[in-house]
Amino acid sequence: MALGTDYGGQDCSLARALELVGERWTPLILRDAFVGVRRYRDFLDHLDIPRAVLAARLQALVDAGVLAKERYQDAPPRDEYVLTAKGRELWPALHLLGQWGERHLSDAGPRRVYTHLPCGSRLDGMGGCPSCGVVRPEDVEVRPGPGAVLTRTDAVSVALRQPHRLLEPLRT
Amino acid sequence: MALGTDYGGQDCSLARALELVGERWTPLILRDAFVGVRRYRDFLDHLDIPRAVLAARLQALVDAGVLAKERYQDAPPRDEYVLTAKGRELWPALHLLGQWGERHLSDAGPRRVYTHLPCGSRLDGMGGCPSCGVVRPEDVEVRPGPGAVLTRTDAVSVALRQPHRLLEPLRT
DNA sequence: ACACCTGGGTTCATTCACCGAACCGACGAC
DNA sequence: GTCGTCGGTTCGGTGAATGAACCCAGGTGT
Repeated sequence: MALGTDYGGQDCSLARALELVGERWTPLILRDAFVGVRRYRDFLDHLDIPRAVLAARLQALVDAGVLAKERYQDAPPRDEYVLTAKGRELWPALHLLGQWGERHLSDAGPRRVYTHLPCGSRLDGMGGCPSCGVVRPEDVEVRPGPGAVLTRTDAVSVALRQPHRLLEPLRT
Repeated sequence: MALGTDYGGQDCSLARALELVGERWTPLILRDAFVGVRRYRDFLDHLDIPRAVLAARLQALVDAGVLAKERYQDAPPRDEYVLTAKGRELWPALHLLGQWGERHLSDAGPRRVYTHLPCGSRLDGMGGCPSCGVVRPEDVEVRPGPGAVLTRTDAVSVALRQPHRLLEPLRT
């Protein structure tokens, strides 16, 4: 990443993290991975991202150990991209940024509602679960909220409108 | 973003937030704002960012209500950029991303140590303060940690090595 | 009075990442 | 054999980032 994507002179872990997950499209790829998207074609359909960019980002995330390629069928050979433990730890940061957007940039109410299933609390504040503290993504349920806009009609968007847990593989 | 412009087709608050604070340099500008940087020249010296990009980003953040321009002297007229309430709410998301970087991308220990002053807890986990829950940035102290690299010698970097509270104006 | 410095920008040519359409190869279905 | 699908790679065009130069207002030194 010679020029344009790194922050060479910065002695800062935030800068290091941004070199990995701060590039254009990367946070949305990770958001999709958290809500259950795993396959190249599904990312492509859901994000409207150039194919070359998607391939480059997925490869970079695999190289960094944030995603892992897992074989799910052998004939023909097909892999899917799943979050590693390291990748799953990005959930709080991504979620909080999204919640900031819900509070300040969404005029018609929240687009999605997150519920902490073990206790039933809504996760819409600035920290973790108000009653439990820390939250594991697999314990969180997503469903569309009152501010959701239903313009997209691709199969992935439609399937994601079903309430489901984070990290649960998408079934179309 | 090392980045184009927007994420038009995405019905997602994370995408909306990224259009504002996801562009290249913007998260680092905000990080600097949290640790006390307020002046154009100080951002410039500390970030090694092209002047035109800095001017554009500051203007965009002011337009979005994340920063506000405040007059601090009249002859000659000079303004500084300070975080608004809306901007200060970005602290948890930025901090968590930085902490993820500390855990996974910093081999020599944390570069900076964050302490929640009211209770004395270190803030290095994946959520808020382990004893108090939510954290206000003005209650947080930053100081260099064992992994800090002291290569930068500009006045801003040197001044920031002094332990200080977040949002406290930089004094050089 | 005049030159010079500083803070806060703007202008401009070059470079580089992103874009999107086309192409490619492996495999299965008809 | 032809078609369709999945997971890419290639490639020309475009727009954003870069960095050096320039600009301007308002002190400051002499």
